[in-house]
Amino acid sequence: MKKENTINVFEQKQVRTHWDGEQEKWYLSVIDVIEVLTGTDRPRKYWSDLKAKLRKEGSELSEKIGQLKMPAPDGKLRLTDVADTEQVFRLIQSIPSPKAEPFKLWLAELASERLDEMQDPEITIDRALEQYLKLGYSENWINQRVKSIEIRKELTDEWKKRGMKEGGQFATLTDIITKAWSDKTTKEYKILKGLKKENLRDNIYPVRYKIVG
DNA sequence: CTCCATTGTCAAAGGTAAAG
DNA sequence: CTTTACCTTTGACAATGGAG
Repeated sequence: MKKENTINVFEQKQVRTHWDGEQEKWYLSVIDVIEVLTGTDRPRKYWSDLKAKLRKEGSELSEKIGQLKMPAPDGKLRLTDVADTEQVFRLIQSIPSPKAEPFKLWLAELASERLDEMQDPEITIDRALEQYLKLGYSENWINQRVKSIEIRKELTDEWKKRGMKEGGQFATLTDIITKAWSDKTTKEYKILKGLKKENLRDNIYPVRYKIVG
């Protein structure tokens, strides 16, 4: 039974998380997520309303959310509504928030943070390039990407300034692109926007930067 | 959305009694 | 008398749902 409670930080706000070693899943305090996303000082009520709304709309999401003991402000363990990363992703879509996208980044980073290679930015970049190759990007394009490492560093530094852990950011971007960016695959997104594949990143990147910065 | 009352849960503290 | 085990109380908070 490997289980542990940890505190992670998104934009200087605490999000209580719980690592379930058996299921290899992260559970996040829904209350904390909502607080971060909406900025409300009454996340409990917001969550309550949202839950009711989801129920009304026939979503099974609210029922699937369980409760775990999380450390409360008084230092005691209390039952708190929690959701795994997948559920949180869906939850985010129900919350209108300018922070939704950066939060997805953060979440994806969290999900892969357990991997040791996250520590070294160079390795993460290498991995990302591998991913690009797998995705069929031309080597030429990848070479251009390598050249734009300064941009990456700039972005990383920006994140760092805002209290995010170094490393993982670029892998996070890869995660988003390869897995679950806006709930669409890269391909679908490309088709959706009518973009050439080579241009995809260049369209995403400035947006990310704008949101974060 | 805010404010408020209610309900249930929790951890710690206090009490009591049986066992060493 | 001291330790251990169990029970009750207490204060705080999470969650809920109604009212404005």
